[in-house]
Amino acid sequence: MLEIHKIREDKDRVIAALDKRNIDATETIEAILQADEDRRHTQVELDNTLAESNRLAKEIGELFKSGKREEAEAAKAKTADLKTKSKELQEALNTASEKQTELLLTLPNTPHESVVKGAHADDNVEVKRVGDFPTLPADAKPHWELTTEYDLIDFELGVKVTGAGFPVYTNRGARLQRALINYFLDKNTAAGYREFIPPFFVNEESGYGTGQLPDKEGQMYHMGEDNLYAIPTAEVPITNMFRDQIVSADDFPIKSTAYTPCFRREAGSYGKDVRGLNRLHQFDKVEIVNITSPENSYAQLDEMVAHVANLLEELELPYRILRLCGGDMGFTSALTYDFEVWSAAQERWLEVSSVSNFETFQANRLKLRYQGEDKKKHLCHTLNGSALALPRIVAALLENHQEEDGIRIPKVLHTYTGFQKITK
RNA sequence: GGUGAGGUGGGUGAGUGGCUGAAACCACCAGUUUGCUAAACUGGCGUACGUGCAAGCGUACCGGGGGUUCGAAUCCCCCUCUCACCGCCA
Repeated sequence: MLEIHKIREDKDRVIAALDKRNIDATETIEAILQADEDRRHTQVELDNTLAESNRLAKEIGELFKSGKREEAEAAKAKTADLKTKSKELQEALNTASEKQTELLLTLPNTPHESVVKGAHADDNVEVKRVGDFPTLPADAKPHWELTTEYDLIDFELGVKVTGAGFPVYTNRGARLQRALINYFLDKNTAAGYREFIPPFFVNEESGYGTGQLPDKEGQMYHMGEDNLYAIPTAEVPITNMFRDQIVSADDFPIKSTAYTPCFRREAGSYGKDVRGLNRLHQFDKVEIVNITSPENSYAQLDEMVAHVANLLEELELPYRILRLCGGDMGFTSALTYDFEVWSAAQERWLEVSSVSNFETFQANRLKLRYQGEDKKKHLCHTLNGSALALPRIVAALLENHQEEDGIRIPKVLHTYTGFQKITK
């Protein structure tokens, strides 16, 4: 949620920033400012009325105590009006502030100045490309054939047990998952991230805290009986651990990492995009979350980007980094770098990580603050990224590293997998 | 699923209608004293919104919502969460 004072201070800047997302926010902003003015105006009136009531109540107490019953009774009569008035004003205040919040919730985050205006993925800016496209053997196959051929994943079995998009990893396929998870966690903790295993279901409040609600309501699995949501990413439980907290600036940057399965309904997806491991309802991901001060958040973002890049290089995968355009960025993000690995057999780029700075957008909802050197409370900046999401990494590993006699496992994984090559 | 107890400031915890935004202690911050450290002493120490150039002032908040009352942390109702015991169970 955007901070109201930023809109008050410079609405034109906000409107111009949101224009990068191809959103004309003029009307909404005006409505917000109107509600804000109503709210403040009403509060002044209400506060004055309540102050008067309080004064009278105190007076009546004194009068009773000193035995002046009649005067007390007379004063009592006066309070009736004030009471009705304050009740009305209270309602008006609630209406105005609810309206303001409701409108604020509809606005996405304002993009960072480096973000270009754009409508869709074509407008994203490629900022870096690393590694060469591999030359594959003549009979190279897409990963969904390799997984069957080498007995790594059984998609049909998953369909039987649950449904499409819920694969069963088998044998060395399962071992490879576990190897990647451990490798990622080890790298992240070595880089200073504290490891957590959070709950895989969250309550409604957490959904709002990180902005999945109300924006992505339909994309999460919801357990109506207990009103809990299956997490779409570890970002949700991890970031929400810090909800309603005033953290110490001395602890910055607060770096957390967690492996969790992620659950996404992916309503509306179809076709070749969802084939094999490209898009799943349940998948594994290791997430990194960073909480820091506004002054340092972009330096932290760069560090996170470098960290993720290093992982991909160690896995010997060609990748590129995109700075997302306004229209392709997530609702809550101010600046997002997407990492895509080249899937050689499919001959397409696959997104494997998304590293974002949310600035104060999440912290505002979360009420996540820190005490600055000025002794005042300020909203923190929150950032997160995948380090990394497994399925597409596996897809690219299998496809890019396929050789005549099997699939080569990158060296960094050998101690984790216990095998160096997946052969038939 | 059943029964019972309980949610007060960063922590412990007092507080059954006005003198309580809230005792006391701990923690924390500043200072005094002191070879250093420690101890002791003095003072400070919640959040949000509003208002003001500012000092400050006003209002709200004792799990959440509603009610009674001139006045509610305190009385009443509903909800919720936590804990304990029983049942069931990995």
